[in-house]
Amino acid sequence: MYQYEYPHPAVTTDVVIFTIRDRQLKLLLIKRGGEPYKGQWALPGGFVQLDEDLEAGARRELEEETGVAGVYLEQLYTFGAVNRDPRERVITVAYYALIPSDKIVLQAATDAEAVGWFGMDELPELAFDHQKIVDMAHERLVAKLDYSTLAFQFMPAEFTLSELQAVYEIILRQDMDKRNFRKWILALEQIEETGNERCDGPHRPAKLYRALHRNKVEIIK
Amino acid sequence: MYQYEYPHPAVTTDVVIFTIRDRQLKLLLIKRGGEPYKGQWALPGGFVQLDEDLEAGARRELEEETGVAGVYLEQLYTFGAVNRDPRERVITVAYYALIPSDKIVLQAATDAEAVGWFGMDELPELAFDHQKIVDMAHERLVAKLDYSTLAFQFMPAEFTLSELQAVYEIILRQDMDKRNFRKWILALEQIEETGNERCDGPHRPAKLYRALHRNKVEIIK
DNA sequence: GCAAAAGTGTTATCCCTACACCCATGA
DNA sequence: TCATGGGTGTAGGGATAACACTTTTGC
Repeated sequence: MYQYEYPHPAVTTDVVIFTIRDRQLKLLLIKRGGEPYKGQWALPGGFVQLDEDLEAGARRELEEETGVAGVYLEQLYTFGAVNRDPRERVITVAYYALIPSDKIVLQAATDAEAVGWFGMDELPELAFDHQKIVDMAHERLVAKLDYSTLAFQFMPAEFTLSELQAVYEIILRQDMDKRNFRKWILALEQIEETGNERCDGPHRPAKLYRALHRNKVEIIK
Repeated sequence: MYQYEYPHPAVTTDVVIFTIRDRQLKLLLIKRGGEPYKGQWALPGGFVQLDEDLEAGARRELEEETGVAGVYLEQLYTFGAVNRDPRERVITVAYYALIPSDKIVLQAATDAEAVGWFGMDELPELAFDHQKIVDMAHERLVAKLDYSTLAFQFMPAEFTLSELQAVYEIILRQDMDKRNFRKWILALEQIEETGNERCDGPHRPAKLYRALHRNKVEIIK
């Protein structure tokens, strides 16, 4: 038992984990094993340890569910409506994470819960206020494509310009002109040719590129 | 005494309260009356009540210190480093608020603490990690001027274009061309003439304008 | 040789920037 | 009448958007 002179809320971190697969923006959900909302899908998350920074907690959840470390993680917003959890006052600090498509492992569920990737268009009903959190994360993602190199975080170490363009098209839900896209993305001076090529099928091989600053999201004008 | 099965952190809200006075961007600080950091300047803030939404808590702090209600308030970021408070684990949800210049009241200090407005260039040393919070709030403010109508929140109900331009110049710390500014701000279609004029001194009277959507910050492109 | 994706330039349009003088008023 | 801030237009340059054909490969 832990005692305090004044009442304290519980604090959790929840993580919206995005990736791109099958030409769709997908996110990872877990099926709740206990009450409340038992059996419903929800964002991965858990209580903040008192000896653990907020981001460290979010990263721990992320790694437990996906098995990947070192990916992009950013604080989104803190949700603290009085009745968002029926048990007690729970304030959640929400994060979102981007996973490169080649790092997805079909993870054995950690806590005997089911785990699944869902397309943004086929989300099930979510527990708590998690739909609101997902909506805000999606908005942020779309907005940040415009003025940062965030999209690179979905890419593997080497990628083609067509693959990169596809990421933009999938997230923004609109086709782009190939020539203008290439001119624009190269003018940013944020990627360089690796010198390698990739042969995919019955067509000309594509040059491979890498991000100049793999672990940093740059603000672009 | 309040008892929990698991340890809970304390949660506070802190508010960075901006206004513009004397051609300077200023913010409100209070002098701490108790330990820790007794006698040092800090952001207004306090513990979250369990029956009060986060924003409501921030707004309560804001109103207690400034006496103004209904002003712009936005969540900034949540700071939760393990040792940011020497007493116990304290997570703070930081907000920032913008006060129109005509609403500032020289407030009698609520809790026998001193209260003061400080220019961004003459801030004293701040308690806790409050300097970091102020820096982030300032960055957000500068960034949002570019792509939203946030600056209108500093304006009284009626204002001249020169006054509005001054707000941009003060926050962005750069002079702007008068004709280009007027063309740009009018093209946004976010303000309209009130029909009134103001005579200030020995010169032509200035037309007064009002924001079309006083209580909403629009995203502009 | 054919299907399929990779790669590549030019032109028109719009937006942003730079820039200087007259106007209305109070003293 | 003079000092002070209010108010107004145009032209050039840079960025954006539209648009079609050739190249390389696997089968």
